[in-house]
Amino acid sequence: MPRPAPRTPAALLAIAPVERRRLQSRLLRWYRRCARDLPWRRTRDPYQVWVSEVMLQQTQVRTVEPYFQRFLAAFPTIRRLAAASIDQVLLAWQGLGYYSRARNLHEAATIIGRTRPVRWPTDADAWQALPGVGRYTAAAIASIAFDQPVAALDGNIRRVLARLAAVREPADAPAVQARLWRLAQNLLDPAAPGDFNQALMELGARVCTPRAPACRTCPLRAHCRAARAGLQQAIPVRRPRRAAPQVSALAAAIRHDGRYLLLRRGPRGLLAGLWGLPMVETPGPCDATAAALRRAVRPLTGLRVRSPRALGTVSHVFTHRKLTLTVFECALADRRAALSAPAPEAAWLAPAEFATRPLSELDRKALALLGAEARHALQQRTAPAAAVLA
DNA sequence: AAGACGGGGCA
DNA sequence: TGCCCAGTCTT
Repeated sequence: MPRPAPRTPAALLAIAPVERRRLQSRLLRWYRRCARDLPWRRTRDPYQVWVSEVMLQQTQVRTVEPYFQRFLAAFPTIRRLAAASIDQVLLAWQGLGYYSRARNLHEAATIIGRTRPVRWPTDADAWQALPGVGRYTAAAIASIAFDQPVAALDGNIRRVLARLAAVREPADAPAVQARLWRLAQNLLDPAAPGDFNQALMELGARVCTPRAPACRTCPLRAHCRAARAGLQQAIPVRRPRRAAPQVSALAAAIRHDGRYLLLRRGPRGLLAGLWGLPMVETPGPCDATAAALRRAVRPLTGLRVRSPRALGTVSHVFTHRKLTLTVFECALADRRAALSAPAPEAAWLAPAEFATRPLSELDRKALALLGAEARHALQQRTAPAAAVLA
């Protein structure tokens, strides 16, 4: 039985120096003519580039723009960020998702900000040593802010390169990714690494889009194997992913003297570090009952409650689960009972004070069921500065 | 190698 | 609905 010959990891895309220069030149010319005017492209300040790159992780440009502006207004320098409390940072991040990004950004700010004057990392390896900075972000910052000749590979560039080389295997498989990183480095224009990386991303976002790529207007169409073969719609191939399971939970809005108990979630896991109602997962939607709520509250808070009343349910979709949350309002049974929450922090807040804490979208939906006053307070994006943090 | 980790935009 | 987005970290 003849064994299949071991496949040498041939270059993904053989490209002669002459053709590479043509590609670089066409791409950069297109980029300098057509690039969108984005706030973080008006500067090469490492702080702003860094903040933008972290915000842009798995998050679309349109979503990031207003957050970027507000974040820079609240924390104009790395020192101001380092000096801020985690709640101030999370408040500025609230609604953006992937909150570990905010915690890592804050932690890295305290690391870099320790030196005086601030000594910024310059090469990609030094950047990647910081929390929340992976291979992509390190390369993006080092190339954009410090002209380091290092290629970046993100979702956009992965799609562009997979089409350029007509990669027929799943592009998100680790082995294929490794080859795409090499291809990216091979194509990079070392004379303009920041613009080159951004140009590939811009091309992926504007022309080489996931569906219906605009090959007619693509500056790289002459170099694209997928377009030549008519495969641009079929590439990249993705591995199927598991559907998010449906889960149920219940939340307790425990009222006392017109205030409600909010807890800060623990340092790890879903929505870590954010504030919200005491909440617990239930086996099924039918288990979200008043009796179950009474049983659940004690281990959550150390309190005993009475007269639970269902206020309604809210639905929320996470990446990996679809949640149906039933919210109960209830009263404190023993007003002298001591709060012994396993949560690190707890606070009794009037609805008007809800906006003083960083909340997830899930908790904002849940708290909105408490009434018009709560809904009004939650419309404020952030609390008045004076109200934030005692 | 696979999963956890948010939220919004779009066909 | 399902897929995608300027990914990173943990197991």
